[in-house]
Amino acid sequence: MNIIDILSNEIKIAVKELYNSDIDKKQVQVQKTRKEIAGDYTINVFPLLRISKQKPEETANAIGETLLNNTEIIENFSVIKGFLNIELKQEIWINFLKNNYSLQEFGQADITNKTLMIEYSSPNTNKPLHLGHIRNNLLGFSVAEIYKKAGNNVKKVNLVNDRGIHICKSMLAWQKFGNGETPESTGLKGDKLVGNYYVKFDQEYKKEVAELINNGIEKEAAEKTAPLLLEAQKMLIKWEAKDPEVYSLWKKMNEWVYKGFDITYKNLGVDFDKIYYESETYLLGKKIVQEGLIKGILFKKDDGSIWADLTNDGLDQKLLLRANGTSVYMTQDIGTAHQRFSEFNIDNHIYVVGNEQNYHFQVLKLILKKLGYDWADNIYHLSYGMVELPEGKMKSREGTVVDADDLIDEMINTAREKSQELGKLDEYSDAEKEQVYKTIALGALKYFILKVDPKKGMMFNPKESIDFNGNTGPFIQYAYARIRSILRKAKESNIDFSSITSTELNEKEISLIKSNYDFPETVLNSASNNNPALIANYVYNLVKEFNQFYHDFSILKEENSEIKIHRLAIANFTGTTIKNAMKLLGIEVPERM
RNA sequence: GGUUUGGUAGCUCAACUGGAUAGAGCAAUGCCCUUCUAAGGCAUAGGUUCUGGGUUCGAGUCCCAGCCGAAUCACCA
Repeated sequence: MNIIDILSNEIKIAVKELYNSDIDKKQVQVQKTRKEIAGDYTINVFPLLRISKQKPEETANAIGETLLNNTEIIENFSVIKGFLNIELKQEIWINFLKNNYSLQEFGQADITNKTLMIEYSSPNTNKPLHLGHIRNNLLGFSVAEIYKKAGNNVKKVNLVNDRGIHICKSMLAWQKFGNGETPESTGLKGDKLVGNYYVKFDQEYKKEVAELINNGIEKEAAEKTAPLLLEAQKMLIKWEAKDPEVYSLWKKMNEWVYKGFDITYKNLGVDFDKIYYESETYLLGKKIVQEGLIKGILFKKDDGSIWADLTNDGLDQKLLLRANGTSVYMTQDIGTAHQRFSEFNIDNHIYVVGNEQNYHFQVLKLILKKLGYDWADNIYHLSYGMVELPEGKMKSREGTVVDADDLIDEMINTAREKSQELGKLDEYSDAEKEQVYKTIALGALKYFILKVDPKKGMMFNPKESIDFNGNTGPFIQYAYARIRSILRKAKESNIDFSSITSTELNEKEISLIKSNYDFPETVLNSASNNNPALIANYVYNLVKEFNQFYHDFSILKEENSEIKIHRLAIANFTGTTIKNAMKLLGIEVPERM
């Protein structure tokens, strides 16, 4: 039981004792005391005034006195307006330090026996990954880590969009203009090569359209009848019929893309337990739709197409099967959701998908519910805001897309330059140095993305490179490296801090211990809010706290060995917490930097 | 036009889900390396939380109206 729970209980008892009234949890507001004010926890007594029928100050004082008499953990209290500030006995914090400072897994919650599936990434095979995908991947991976830390069993899945007209476009362009180019022959990453042909298609297609318009054809008609487009559509039909030639080309080009993606995924440090391909799932869901029709939940239009009527729920009608019997995106999602819930016995399913698809997921949930699936309530759309550039949205056609690989390379270059300038890694081999540069570069990038509340849109300015100072990944990594340096030196001088006694701690030491204490709760909070930014903010505050402590007090040069040992324990504890918190963001921490 | 969503310092973001004097970083101006790593610390300056109403002990947070931006409303995925 944590301290807030203990205090809440004690307050309930005190109120019962004082005013002979039972109160529920909502009326007990225990929060951490603001920094400028003395105390550890603050009780807001305003909600209790109706019961006490006294002034705020009187109520607060009465409760304070009662708590002080009833419990062993409180040292003192003070009252400011309607706020009762409670100061705990120091031994509470020292005991907490003793019991936890050498725990490697600090922050790990008890096992919940819940399994949840997280779908993220979900790329198209016709375009290389860009900054928007980076946000998706980092969020998905981080949320998965956070849920694990919160005690859940987590399955990470990726649904690759590997079929459709857009894929045929790149295939066709490669066939026509590619001259047999391969990733090997060009030295290009496979996803880049294929992406180039997708762009090539668009260029050639536009030329054709322009020519048709020149020849006096209406714009709309020209766009629909350009030979390249017709050819691509033919190709899709051939693909669906598993035409050997088209199919093997499709396989070959997809392989190139996957090899390219794998490199990017590896650099980003994300992975999956299972990868689904739309080419294998796009027919799912048809049966369910047919059943829904029979049950009268769905309806058929005159042309034979099948629809869900959601107008009573304030939404539109939604097509689920075309007149020719082929399925749409929604059909597939109904099918895959059903497949996953029955196949894996999962309790919850999180979809990490951009907020442009809010409507889609709203409809999906509603249709599943109408079809009678109870688990529809356990679907959660983790909707995140778009990454915008100063000029607005990224547009591939205008060449404003920030490529994932390029961005990572750039970050590594910056980290290398900066690091070489500082020259603190001289003891390392070149390979070790490169490893540190990469750790720092990705730390900066990941932290930059994850510190922002997922549901909000965010701004990225490519002209101003991502910072390495201030509220950044490297700032936190740096604090960790300093802690490691101290601990190495302590080891060299054979200072043993494996057992600590009790001693008087100063304010900064206490407040550092308190900051560490908040970590497990932050993990749970972050999980229930699906928000890695809470972890990022937490670890930033922890590090700021530590840096002040580091600046104000010497650890190894402290003469009183009792105090020195405590400070080492606190440093060790803080280092572990930093490491564990950063791991939840998918960020590594270096021994030196 | 309907729906959803956002608007906080010059810029990028916080604010423990309705609590005390709205906080950080960047940028600006100073100060601190013979002291455990200066990718650090300290200080100054920067605000009518888009506007106007309302709800209550108390509103950046909830409700209503308006202004501005974004997304979406496809037999695309």
